[in-house]
Amino acid sequence: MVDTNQTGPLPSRYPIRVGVDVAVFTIRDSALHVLLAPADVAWRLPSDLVRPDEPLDLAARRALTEVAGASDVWLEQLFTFGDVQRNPDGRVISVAHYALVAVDVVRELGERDAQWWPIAALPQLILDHRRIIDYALTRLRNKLEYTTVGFQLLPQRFTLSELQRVYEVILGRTLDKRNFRRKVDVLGIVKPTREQRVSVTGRPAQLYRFVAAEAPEAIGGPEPLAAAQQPSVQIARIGPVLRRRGRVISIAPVEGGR
Amino acid sequence: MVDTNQTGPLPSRYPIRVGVDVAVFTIRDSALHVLLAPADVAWRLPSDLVRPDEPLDLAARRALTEVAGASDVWLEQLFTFGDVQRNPDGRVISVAHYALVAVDVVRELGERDAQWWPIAALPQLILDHRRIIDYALTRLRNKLEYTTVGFQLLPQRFTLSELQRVYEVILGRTLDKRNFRRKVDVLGIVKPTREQRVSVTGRPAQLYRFVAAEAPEAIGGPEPLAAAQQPSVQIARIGPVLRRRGRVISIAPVEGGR
DNA sequence: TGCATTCGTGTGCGCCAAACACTATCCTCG
DNA sequence: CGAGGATAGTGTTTGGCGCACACGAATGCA
Repeated sequence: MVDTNQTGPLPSRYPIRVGVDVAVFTIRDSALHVLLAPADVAWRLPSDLVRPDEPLDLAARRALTEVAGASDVWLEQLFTFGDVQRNPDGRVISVAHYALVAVDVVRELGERDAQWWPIAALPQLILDHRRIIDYALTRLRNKLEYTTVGFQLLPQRFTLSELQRVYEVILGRTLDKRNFRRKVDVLGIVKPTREQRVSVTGRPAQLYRFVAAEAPEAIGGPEPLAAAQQPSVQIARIGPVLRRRGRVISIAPVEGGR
Repeated sequence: MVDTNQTGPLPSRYPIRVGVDVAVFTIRDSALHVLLAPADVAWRLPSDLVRPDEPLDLAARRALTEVAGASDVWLEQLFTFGDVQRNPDGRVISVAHYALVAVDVVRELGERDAQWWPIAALPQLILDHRRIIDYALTRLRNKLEYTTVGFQLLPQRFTLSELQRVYEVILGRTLDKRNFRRKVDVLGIVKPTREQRVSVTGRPAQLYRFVAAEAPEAIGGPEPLAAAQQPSVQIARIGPVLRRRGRVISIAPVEGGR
């Protein structure tokens, strides 16, 4: 066995390169969008090679920043794609990430011709980038149900209707307003501010801000490692109830009893 | 931006190496165990460098096979650890995997001195291997609740009590026998065989075999990509109910209505 | 001042998860 | 061969929670 951890001198040419791809999501006009850059005839995700002295997540942030100036971006590792043939130009494994940004955080699209594309109508993408987006989406949908990532898509101050729309857009279905508000209330994850949003039309809405509910407490969420690299916001749990269509039952009973 | 996907000729020396580490779990004596190999004063996970023409999951399987002969191993990518300093011997990123094997599938421990260690009492481990195991554990616990991975830890034929013990051992708490059996029954994921297990003591138990319940149907589980690389068994969903201690509520309502 | 638009609020019902205890079957040993 | 030990197998009740559902309030504008 070649011991990964105790290797001697570097092989003179180790022919596997390591890259990062980042699927950056935001919500514009009540629709989920991904950030893409042009690549010849098709489009591609922001990407880059990992530098020798650079952690993976920083490489991902760098790739993102090169395409769109943004700060305070929530970002998480997704999956590492390592098919031998995924890149016809040699062996490049890709540590894929996905990121969530509030529209108001994105300052500008740096690289010319970079664009937001609605996920409902994506253009042709190079390599396996479509697959990366698809996977990021299912991950995002799942994560939405047991964490508070959703808030990453909103500005600091937001209305409950805006929050609800985030959930509706990502989950792809409408939610009941009263049930939604009751849950948010019970969870205690938002606090009203003194401000109101004066909308163009209709009654003004109360503005809220996000407030972490539980202490991190090392429950060991699905991504404890990634979490350690993230802003603390991510840690608070909205609470997991994952069910699918039809009867779905877990073998394991719910903890905590009645 | 350096375009990962359209790079020119190889850099003559690209100094990042890519390895795999594998946390292999099994259940022995009603306790969860991990397979470890000796490494100087400490212990380590089965690991290896990824070969230039080798997919990541195959590298992981190879690392596993070198330590313990086994076939039909369920294996999934876990996370890619890329801290710059994680390996004092140079930049090696590790695509960590975890695997589940039934004890009867492990033929033998190939490398001398490789051993099963109970997760309750692990020895000193090198590098970040302890962290990998911890993360694999939380992933396993979560996955247990919305997939049928648990069956990977059992032989082809098993009793319901054995199945229940798998869940109890991994979740670290006891389950109610009747509730457990009712759920398994409702899910329709096991079928009784004509055989019984003659135990040393007590009433003989009916033997069952695992049966995928739902068609794959591309619901988009948490790991659709990994799933595509897996035996079909993994796909059937036991059904997700993730709850934690205390009141936990999801913002998103349950689909399918009442 | 009326009309359009968005905000904000409570109840009732049905389902599902959890709690809970006893009989059946086999083996062993005296 | 009978008693005891061990494990297998089996239903009912109850309470909490998720879902469905409709209308008055506040504002801007014509």
